Amino acid sequence: MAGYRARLKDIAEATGFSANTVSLALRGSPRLPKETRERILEAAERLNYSPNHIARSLVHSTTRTIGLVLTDIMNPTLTLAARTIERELSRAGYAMMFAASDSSVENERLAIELFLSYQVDGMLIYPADHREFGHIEAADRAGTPVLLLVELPGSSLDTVAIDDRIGAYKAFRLLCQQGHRRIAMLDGGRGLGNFDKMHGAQKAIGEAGLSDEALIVFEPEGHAPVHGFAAMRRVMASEPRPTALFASTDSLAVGALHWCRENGLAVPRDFAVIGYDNTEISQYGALPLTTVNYAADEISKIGVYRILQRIERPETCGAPCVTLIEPELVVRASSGSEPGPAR
Amino acid sequence: MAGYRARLKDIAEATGFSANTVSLALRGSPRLPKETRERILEAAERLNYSPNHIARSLVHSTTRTIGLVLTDIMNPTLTLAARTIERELSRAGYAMMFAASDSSVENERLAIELFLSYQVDGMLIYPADHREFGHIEAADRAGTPVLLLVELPGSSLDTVAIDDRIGAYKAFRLLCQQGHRRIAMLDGGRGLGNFDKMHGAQKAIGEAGLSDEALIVFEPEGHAPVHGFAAMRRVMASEPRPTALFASTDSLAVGALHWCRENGLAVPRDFAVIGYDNTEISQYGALPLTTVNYAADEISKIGVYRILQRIERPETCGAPCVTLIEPELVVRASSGSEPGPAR
DNA sequence: CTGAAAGCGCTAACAT
DNA sequence: ATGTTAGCGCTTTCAG
Repeated sequence: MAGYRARLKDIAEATGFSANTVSLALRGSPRLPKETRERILEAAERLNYSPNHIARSLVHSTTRTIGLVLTDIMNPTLTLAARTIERELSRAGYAMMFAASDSSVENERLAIELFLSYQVDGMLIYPADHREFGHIEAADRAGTPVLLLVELPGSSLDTVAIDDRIGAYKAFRLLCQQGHRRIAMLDGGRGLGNFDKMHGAQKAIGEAGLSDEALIVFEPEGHAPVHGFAAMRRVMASEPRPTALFASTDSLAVGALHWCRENGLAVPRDFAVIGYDNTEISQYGALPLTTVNYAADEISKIGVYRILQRIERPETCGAPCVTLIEPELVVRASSGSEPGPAR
Repeated sequence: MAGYRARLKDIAEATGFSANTVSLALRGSPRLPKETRERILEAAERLNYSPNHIARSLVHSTTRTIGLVLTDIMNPTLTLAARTIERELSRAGYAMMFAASDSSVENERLAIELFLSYQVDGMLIYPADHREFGHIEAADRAGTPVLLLVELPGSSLDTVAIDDRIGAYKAFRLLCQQGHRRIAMLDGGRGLGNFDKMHGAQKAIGEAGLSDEALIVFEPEGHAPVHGFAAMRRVMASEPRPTALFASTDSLAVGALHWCRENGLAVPRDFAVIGYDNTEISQYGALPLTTVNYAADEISKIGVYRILQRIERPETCGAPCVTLIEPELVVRASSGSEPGPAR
């Protein structure tokens, strides 16, 4: 019993039909008489038959499998994205393979190669780096549809993403309206960093008639709360001292809030904090956090829909296109809620 | 260029060798002269060759793929488990397929069937239900090794899990030592519920010389903070009123803490709260949460090691065995830290 | 050192 | 209504 898997041939021998007939019967072909089909189904059941999808894939050269490459599933928004993507794919009859790049381009490259050799029908990618993406474009060009879940300026790939520029803009606009004149930004820097958020911040600052010095950027050493906590010391040591903070993730913001509490800094009276992502932690921390809603489920759904469209009905798809979802600001206690001048 | 994938045959034609020789060369066979190999590798590179793992799988009847079935990846401990499992598998040269059951046995059954038809070499499963697992055992018996990440009493399957009985025992022991005489337990009940935690609680209560009425169990309607919040109303309405709460997940505990804050209940002075899992939220909430450390990364590593062992060297594996990791209690502010009588 | 042939389990085209 | 044949891309004998 153990270890042996029934094949079509086994059912064929058990019933006296040919493997072909068995195949047709199992797929419910209408041109077989009811009785034949029933005898075959019964034998399949008895032999505990399970179709070999690998063999089928080889014939069809299509696997009904999609690869998902994330930077890090521990990031709560990516967790939600992974959940939604898996759910939508499964609903559509696709399996999902999963790999994490940990924001390393090299790992990303390996993951993509792995998926290609496994013949996935398409890939959804949260890119590891904002500048190096030739290998992603190459995969798409070679015939495996790729959809990005973060905008990559300069790439020619289909994209469904949150408009981070507008998200950061909304956060900074509120802070500026409240009279803040010196605002710190915590962002996981360099090429990995998200220039969109920076640009949104600059736009709001410009509109408020402030100079560039109103914005001061700090680079945390990671994206966990502990890194937000650590960065706050540097933030508060800078001159002139900022009166507000925009953190590029809720986790960083929560760490910053923690620092404020431990150091007797009253939020939002003495210091305002805005996060990004609207993850669960933003509601249940010591102080409800004002944050930008990252609609991970929405981009996931649209993204899955889009890539399946491209796989199953490529003729209906035109040139690659970029869809940006505008995020909403969720105002809670960690920032003032009044747009009027707070100081 | 687009859409065409080079095969061995293409390289063969390009170089004048046979497909067989090409195959040997690409796999670095030593019996080929250096020059032949180099010419073939160069052609492979030029044609942008990527091996077809599906075809190879069909020959080897092994896919180097492992299936992971989780109940819900949004559960932070399962997120960590998924991350660690993926990392360990990838290190060992395996790909991972992922599916979520949402604690539905029917979905679990479908996920397992999916994985079997995709010919995974093994499966790691967080079971959906504590009583219905015949379909899991069947898969294992039919030759696809299965490893459980939660103990299923009565099953005959390899298991690596946290000893929840001891975890709950440690939490209740602390509460009893602090003088609590009426303790509420929040657990996602019925068959899905975890009897181990209940038994651990009962053991501690017995050892403290208390009667069974010292423990009162409530069933939240989900496992998000909002459900913990909602359940607290019922907890505080019960007579006699409990002075402490053990929540079966940190999320529930955080929701309960939130309720305490909104209702002016001082924690831990008037009411003690202990969570379970030691997730990030337990450190960064309003009040640092006493909790039981769920070593998801540890069981994941051991689990991956074990199942690969069974796949690659079955002869070294004996009968199925159950490995239970003893969890530690992490004492923080939400409970008193003194073992002495607090009331 | 290299090639030819068979076959993994399945499906599709073509018989009968 | 059912069977036969060929072939998906690769690896594995077995010959030369």
